[in-house]
Amino acid sequence: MPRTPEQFKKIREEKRQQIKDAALELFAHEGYHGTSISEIAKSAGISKGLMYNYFESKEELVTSIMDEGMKIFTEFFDPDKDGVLTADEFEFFVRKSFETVRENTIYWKLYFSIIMQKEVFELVMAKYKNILDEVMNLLVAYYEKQGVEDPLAEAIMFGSLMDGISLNYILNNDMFPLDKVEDAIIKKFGHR
Amino acid sequence: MPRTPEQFKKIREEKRQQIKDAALELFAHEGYHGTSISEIAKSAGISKGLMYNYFESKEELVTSIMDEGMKIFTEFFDPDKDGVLTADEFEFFVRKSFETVRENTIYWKLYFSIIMQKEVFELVMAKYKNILDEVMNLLVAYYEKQGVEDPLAEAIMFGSLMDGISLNYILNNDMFPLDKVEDAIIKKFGHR
Amino acid sequence: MPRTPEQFKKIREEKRQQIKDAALELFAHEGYHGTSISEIAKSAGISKGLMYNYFESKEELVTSIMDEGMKIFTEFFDPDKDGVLTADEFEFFVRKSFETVRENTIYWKLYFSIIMQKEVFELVMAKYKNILDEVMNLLVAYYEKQGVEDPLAEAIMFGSLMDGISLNYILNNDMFPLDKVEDAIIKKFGHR
Amino acid sequence: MPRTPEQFKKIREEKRQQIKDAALELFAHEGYHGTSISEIAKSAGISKGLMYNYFESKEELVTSIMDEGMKIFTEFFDPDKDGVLTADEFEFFVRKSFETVRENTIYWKLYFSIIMQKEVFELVMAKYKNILDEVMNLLVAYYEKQGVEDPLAEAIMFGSLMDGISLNYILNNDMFPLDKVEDAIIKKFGHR
DNA sequence: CATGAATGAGGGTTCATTCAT
DNA sequence: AATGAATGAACCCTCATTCAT
Repeated sequence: MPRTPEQFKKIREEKRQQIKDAALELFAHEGYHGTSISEIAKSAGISKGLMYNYFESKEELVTSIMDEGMKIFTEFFDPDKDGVLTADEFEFFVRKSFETVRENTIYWKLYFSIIMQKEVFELVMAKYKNILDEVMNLLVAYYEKQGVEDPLAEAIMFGSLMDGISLNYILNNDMFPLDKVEDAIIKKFGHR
Repeated sequence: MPRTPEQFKKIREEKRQQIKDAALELFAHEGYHGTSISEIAKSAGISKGLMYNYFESKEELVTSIMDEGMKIFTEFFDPDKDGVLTADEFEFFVRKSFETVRENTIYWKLYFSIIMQKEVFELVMAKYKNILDEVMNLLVAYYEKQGVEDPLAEAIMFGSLMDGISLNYILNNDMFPLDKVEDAIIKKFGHR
Repeated sequence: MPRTPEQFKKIREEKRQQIKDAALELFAHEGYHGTSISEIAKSAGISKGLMYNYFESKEELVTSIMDEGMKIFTEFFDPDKDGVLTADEFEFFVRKSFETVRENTIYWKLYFSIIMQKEVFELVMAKYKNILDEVMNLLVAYYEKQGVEDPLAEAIMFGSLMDGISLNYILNNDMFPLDKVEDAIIKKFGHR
Repeated sequence: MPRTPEQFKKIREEKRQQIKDAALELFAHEGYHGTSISEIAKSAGISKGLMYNYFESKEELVTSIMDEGMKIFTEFFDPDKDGVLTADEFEFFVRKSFETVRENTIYWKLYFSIIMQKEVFELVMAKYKNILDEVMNLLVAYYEKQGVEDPLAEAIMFGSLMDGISLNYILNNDMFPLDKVEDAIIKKFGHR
C-alpha cells in the first residue's frame, strides 16, 4: 500500500528544508562556488542523487534559500503596509532589521557573498532590487516629512550604514557592539 | 653581455605586475572561482606553465593582489603619520578614501568578494585587521577630542558607513551619487 | 468478489501493452539511451516503480517491443504458409511489407536504430535472423523457378533494396515517393 | 627550451588522430551514447581530461570523425567533376563505393548508427544531405540520358539499394557475397 | 498493486597543477 | 625563461534500479 499524497508532501517539504538548512550553512561558510553538491548532500545526510529529486539544480537551491531569507526580511518590514513611515515605525524598522541580522546571521552572510557574484544571479537581484527600492522610497518620504535638508542623501547614507553595519557584524560577530550601534543609529538618523 | 641581477629582478617584477593586472580584471568580473588560470595566462599573454614561475599557486596570486591594493589604501591614509587626526585630516581621509574607491573600483570589488570567503583568507584578513584597527583607534581619539558623546559608537558607525557606501557604489556604479554622499558624510560625521 | 486469475492476466497484459506503446513512441523519437524509465512511466501514466512489476529491466522492455513488431511483420508474410512463392504472392509480399512500414513507421525507426547496437542485442538479432533467412530461402526458390540467372544475388539485392527503401522512407518520411518505388520494384524484381 | 610550434602541431595532430581512431572503433561497436569518454580515453591510452585538450566536446569528436569519413567518400566520387556520368563512371562509382565500404567498414557502421539519432546530429546530416543530393541529381541525369522509363524511381531504387547492401554487409560481414552483388548491381542498374 | 523516495555508479566536463622539452 | 601537453581529482548532474510504505 503506497503512502498517501499527504505523506509524500510532508516528506518532501521536510527533506527540502533539511537540505536548505545544510546548504545555507555551507554556502555561508565556503561561498557558493566553494560548496559542492556532494558536501551539501553529505551534510544533509542524503545521497548526492537525491538532491536532484528536491532541487533541479544547484542554482535553484541557492535561489530558493535566498528567497526564503528575503521573505523573512519583508515580513517584518512596514507591518501595516500603509506606505508611510512614522518615527516609531522608523525605530521599529531599525530594531527589527538588526533582530533579523542577529537571528539569521548565516543567511545574511550568504546574502552578502551572493551579491558579489556574477550575472547568474542578476535575475535574483532584480527581484530584490524592487523590495529594496521600496524601502528607500519610504525613507526618502519620511526624511522629507521630518524636514531633513537633503532627504535622498540622508536615506542613502542610512541604507548604506545599515549594510555596512550588517556586514561588519557578520564578519566580526563576537566583537561588534551591535546593541550600542543600534541605539546610536536611531538617535542619529531617526530625526524625531 | 648578460643582464645584471638587478635587470632580471626588474623584468621579473614587471611580469608579475602584468599578471596581477590581468588577474584583478578577471577576478573582479568573473569572481575568484569563476576565473581560471588559463584565462589569466591568456589575458596576460603568457603560457599557463609560466604562471607558476611567478606565483606558486592561484591562492598566492590573489593574496598578492589583495596586498597590493591594501598598500595603496594605507599609503594615502594618515599622510604625516603623527598618530593624531585633525578636522582637516578627517576630511582629507574621507575624500581620499572615496577617491581610492572611485579609481580602483575593480580592486574593491575583488576585496568585497574575497572577504566573504572561507578560512583560506583568514590570514589575509588578520593582516588587514591591524591596519583597519589602527584607523579605528585614530578615529575614536579624534571623536573624543571633539567631545562626541559615545566616541566608539560614532567611530564604528562611521567605519561601517564607509564600508556600506563603498559596497553600494561598487554594486551600483552608475546610479550612486557618490559626490553628494561624500559631502554629506563629512558634514554629519566630521564634528568640526 | 475477487477477480479470477484470467481477469488478472488480462489486466496485466493490457498494462504491459500500454507501457510498450508509450516506450516505443519515446524510443523511436529520442533513441534508446535518450529515453529514461521516468519518461516512459510518466508517459504511460504509471509510477516508476510499477514499471518493474511489468518489465524486469529496460532491456527486457525494448526486447519485448522488438519482438512484438517482428511478430506483426511475420503475420502478414507468406499467409498460406505453403513454403512456395507465386508471382502474385511476391507482389502481395512487397505491398504488404511497404504497408507495414507505412503503418508502423515508428516501430521500424526503432528497429533500425536498435540493430546498430552492441552485443546485448545479438540474441534478439539471432532470433530475427531465422525469420529473415526463411524469407530469403523462399525468394531464392522463387527466382530459380522464374529462371533468373543468379537467383541468390537477385534475392540478396531484392532484400537489401527493401531494407534500403525502408530506411530512406523512415529518414525522409515526407519526401520519399514510396508508392512510385513500390510499383517500380515489383516491375523490376517481380520477374513475372 | 620549449618545443617548437611545429613539434607541438605534430603532437596535436597525431594525438587527435589517435583519439579519433579509438573513438571510431568504440562508437561503431557500442553506439554513440553507449560509448563513454572514459572508455575512449582509456582505449586511446590517455587521461580523460586530455580528451578536452583535443576536442571541445564529445559531440565535436563524433562530428570530426564523421566529416573525415565523408571526405573519403566524396574524394572517390565523380573524379573528373564534370557533372556528367558516363556508363564507365557509373561502374567506377559502384566499385569505388563498395571498396570504400569494404575498407572502412567501421566508419560506415558508425555512419548508419548515427543517422538514426536525434536532433543533435541534424546539422551534421544537413551537410551530408547536400553531397548525397548531388549524387542523386547526377544519377537521374544519367538515367534520363540512357532512356530509362522512370529515371527518378530508378535513381532512388539504386541509391536505396546501395544503402541496403552496405547495411547488410556491415551487419553480416562474413556471409555477405559483396563481390557477386557488386557485379549484379552494375548489370542491373548500369543501363549500358 | 502501487507509490515515489532513495541509492550509487557513472555520465560529460573543468581546472589547478606538474612536467618533458 | 617558456611552452602547452598531460594528469587526476573534483565538479554538477542523470538514471536504472531498489525499497519502505
